[in-house]
Amino acid sequence: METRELRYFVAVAEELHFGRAAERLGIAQPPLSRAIGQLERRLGVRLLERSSRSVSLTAPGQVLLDEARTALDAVAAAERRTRRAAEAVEAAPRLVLATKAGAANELVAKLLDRYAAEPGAVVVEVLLGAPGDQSRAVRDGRADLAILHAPYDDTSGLDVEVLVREPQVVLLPAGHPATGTAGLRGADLASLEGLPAPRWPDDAGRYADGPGPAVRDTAQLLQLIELGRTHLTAPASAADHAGSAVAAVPLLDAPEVETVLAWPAHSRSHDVARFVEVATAL
Amino acid sequence: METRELRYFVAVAEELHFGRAAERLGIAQPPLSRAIGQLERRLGVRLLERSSRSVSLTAPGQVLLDEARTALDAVAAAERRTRRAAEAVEAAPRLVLATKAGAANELVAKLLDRYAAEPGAVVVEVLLGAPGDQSRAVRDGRADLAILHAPYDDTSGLDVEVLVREPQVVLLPAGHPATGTAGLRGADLASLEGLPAPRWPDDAGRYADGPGPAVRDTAQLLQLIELGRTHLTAPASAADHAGSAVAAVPLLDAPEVETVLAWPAHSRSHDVARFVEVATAL
DNA sequence: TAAAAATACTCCATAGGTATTTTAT
DNA sequence: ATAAAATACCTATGGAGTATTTTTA
Repeated sequence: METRELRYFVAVAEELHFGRAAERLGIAQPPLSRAIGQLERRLGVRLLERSSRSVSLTAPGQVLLDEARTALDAVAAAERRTRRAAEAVEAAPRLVLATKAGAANELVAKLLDRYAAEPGAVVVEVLLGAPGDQSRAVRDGRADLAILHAPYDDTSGLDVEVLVREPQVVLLPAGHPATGTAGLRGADLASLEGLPAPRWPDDAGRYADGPGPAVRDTAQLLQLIELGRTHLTAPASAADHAGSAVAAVPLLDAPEVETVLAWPAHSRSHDVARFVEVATAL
Repeated sequence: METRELRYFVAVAEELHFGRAAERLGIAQPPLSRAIGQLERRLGVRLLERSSRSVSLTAPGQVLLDEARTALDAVAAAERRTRRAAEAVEAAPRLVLATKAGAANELVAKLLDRYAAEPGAVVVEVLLGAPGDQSRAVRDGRADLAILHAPYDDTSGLDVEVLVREPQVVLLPAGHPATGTAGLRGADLASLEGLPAPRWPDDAGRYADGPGPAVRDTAQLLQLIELGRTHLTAPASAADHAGSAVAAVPLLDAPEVETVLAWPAHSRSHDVARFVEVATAL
């Protein structure tokens, strides 16, 4: 299988529409239909069930969608890391750390400071991405390291080092009735009066339908909490950055959140190893 | 980058010779030269240093070799797992467990028995491969699970469950002078009189030069030990299967060997999960 | 009947082959 | 002097485009 075929298949499997997928790929619809048909014929497997009104994935198609995404990430990583290695020959080598705004800020700042103080430390570039994109960034080679939060982010296939473990709290507008209680349970969240959960964009930047407000970053979200429009489940330390208009209530039955440093499993970079070493000593 | 380009590059990087690489790929030399040149031009990176007498990898070329191998494994896995998923729709689903002959035999036998006794257990096919190939088999989709030995096998990027942990011993012909000692150290091994370490084949099935005997499997190796031709470092339990003509001496400064069950990090297979569950309960 | 996938056909980009030249040891 | 990679040139496979037909909700 060629990566072109995988890219085409992923586009169709995600759009579930040959026309839209072709547009996204920048080609016409007929060659896309042919390419998918050819892929199915060569594999000897029906990947998509199509009628003139709808396209849907078969079970093997779902498997290929998962596998193709990781394979394409691996190919993208190969290309990026090769380019980076070439730059490193001329320019000074550097590290890219993927994290999200507002997450474990002090911790990351301290980590960067400590690392910078090490002899032989290289420049660390911070890649601020949308929540959930950090894991992907490490997998497809955009970043060398990432700050992730288990169990929310997918750490499978990556090497990780746990930095901190903390209980979760629910952030609510100060004065909300639930503020008085000793703690909430997961089941209570759906019924918080007038505070539907926020909606985050998916990979394509689109929002699913629902009652909660659409948010794009943490600052926006905190403001919406202050305004009494939504609530947020977050690590306890997140409450430190919120103003006095936001109250934190312990979430009793939620697992603890682990803030972890993650990097590609097969990394042979000395700079990554040094950075992890510093993080471990924190 | 297309997988064809990656396959071509890996062939040249491994052979370090355009002619031989082309032969291995089943194409002529000139198109291969052009393909690599084109890849270098598109990446804007010099991957190989060539003269008319030798070809060698640049630093970025070494990076791409590593990355391309994992990417190609991921693509191969995508293809195999899709085909398997299609078969599973018609035929009964099955699991493939990769292990090596003679390694943790009783343990694996017990595990297979216990699993088979579970309600809903599927057929488990055992894939016996050359030592070191088990890890690869899980990565490229030939196997769903593998029995690996840390720190010898590469478990990075896989999910693992430790089955047993045991100290290492050195297997020697009974009656060898070192048999009398309380234990050996790693440094002693090189100087075991008349017992050079065995040589295993590499990925391509070729043997490196050296004094020790060339071996292909464990049975062969045990016989060579009995004959007083070589020695072997192995987990303590390996001594159980050797005859009385083989003696075991503790290896004092070696780390313990972990026999682990490994599977692809992102596995969503219910059957794999069930098998791991049984293994955990052992 | 209408939206969408499949087919028919045409074209051209490029992978691959053979013959030859260049290069470095 | 020679082994080996690069270049020149040719062929043909197959990927992509436009126009059209088929399908089914």
